[in-house]
Parts: sequence; structure tokens; C-alpha cells
Amino acid sequence: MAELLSGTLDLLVLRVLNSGPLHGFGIGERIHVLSREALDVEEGSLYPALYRMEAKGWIESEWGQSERGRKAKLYSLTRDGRSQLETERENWNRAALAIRDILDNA
Amino acid sequence: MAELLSGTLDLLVLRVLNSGPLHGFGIGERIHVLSREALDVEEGSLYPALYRMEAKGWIESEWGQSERGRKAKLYSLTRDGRSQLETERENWNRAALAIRDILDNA
DNA sequence: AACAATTACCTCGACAATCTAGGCTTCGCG
DNA sequence: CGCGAAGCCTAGATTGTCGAGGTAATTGTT
Repeated sequence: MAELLSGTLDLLVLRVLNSGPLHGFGIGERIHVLSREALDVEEGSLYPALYRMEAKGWIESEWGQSERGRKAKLYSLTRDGRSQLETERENWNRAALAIRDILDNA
Repeated sequence: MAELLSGTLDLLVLRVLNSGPLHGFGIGERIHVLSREALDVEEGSLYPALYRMEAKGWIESEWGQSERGRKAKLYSLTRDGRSQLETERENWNRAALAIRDILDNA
């Protein structure tokens, strides 16, 4: 439930990782909580997204431990990832504003 | 050029038609102009979207004339379409707010 | 009259992102 | 010991969008 806006997942993941390294499961939790339960990232979407982003060089991973002491793959932003975050943030702002315009003024 | 947020096309079309009947080509133009060139709906996306929405009973069509006097298929909102517009508008507002939360507070 | 550009609609195939629905291992706790 | 939660993974189906084509009618231009 609680559908996710298509195409915004990368942006959200980048933004979360910009606050510090985190593992996949934790990223999903974080998005869920920060959105006050409004967004729910399915694992079947999240993990493939992480691989795509790693393949593009926006994030990198290493095995470590979660905050609960479990084995976990920790992702962190690369320099390219930080730059990509800014690009996608601007794209989002522009698109969201445009949609706002239409909803209000059409 | 000028990518469209995936999944928002229906909302935009419904919103434009809420201001009065219009033909497909005109809907695309209207979205383009109202968004101040920020959004560009490709015809390959628009027409299939119109058929989907008509099949779902949100809009209906009849052949008539465009404002330029050309033959055109005029679409208008149905009662279900108006209700769907409100639903999607709320979904959008909720999602956009949630994403704003994450971008600002993550 | 001939021609190009514009308006307007249509469709097919490719592609990308998401979801469903499974399955796996490890660990903590009662 | 057993169970549930934490955490990762993947295959398949679905869906939405786009690119690139095409057609027909009309308007404007030469």
C-alpha cells in the first residue's frame, strides 16, 4: 500500500544516504518513518534500485554491521552521487512546481 | 526533452479537462504552456493515456471541432472523472509533501 | 496550381521502473 | 529448541512512457 511516485526513488535514496552511510533495509525504514508512513518502499523495488545506482557509480557498498548488530551491506554516497542528488533535487523542484501551477491555474 | 513525472499524466489531464472539454492535441499544448514549458507530454504518451482513461470511464469523447476549426475529438470529464481527479489530487499532495519532508529533514 | 507547414490523430515496439511473491540466512529471545 | 524479526536477493508480470513512425485535412506560401 501507499504507492510511491514513480521515478522519485533514486532521489529519496540519494537524499537519505547524504545524511550518512546506511544499509538497504534501513533506507527503506528511514523513508517510511520520515514520510510519516506516507511512503512505503517495497524491497522488490529498493534492492534493484540500489544495484542500478551502484552500477552508475552514485553509491558504493561494503559489508558491515547494522545498528542492531546484524550483518548488513552499508551503502554510502560517492562524489558523483552527491552531484546526482543535486541534479535530481532540481528536477524534482522544477517538476513539482510545474504540476502545482497546473493544479492551481489550469 | 523535459521529462514528465511518471504517473502524474492522468492527474494533469483530468485537471485540464476539469476546466472544460478539450481535444487531445489541445490538452498537450495546455499542459506545456501552463507549466511554462517545464512539461512536455509526448503524443505517444498522451493518446494512449486518453484511451485508458476513457476505458475506465473517467472521460468521454465525441467528434467535433477544435478552436482552430479543425476536426478534433473532444474529451470531457465524467462524474467518475471528477471524483478521480479529487482522489489523485489528494494522492499527489500527500506524496509531494512526504517527499518534501524527506528532502528537507532526512 | 503546387507545395510546405501545421493541426490533429493514431499505433507499434522498446525500454525502464515498480510490484508481487516468493526464498534465503542469521540472530535474539522466550 | 523454535519462532519471529532483520536483512538480503531475485524472477516474472505489469505498467507507463517514449521514439518513431504514419495518415488526413487545412492553411499559407510561392
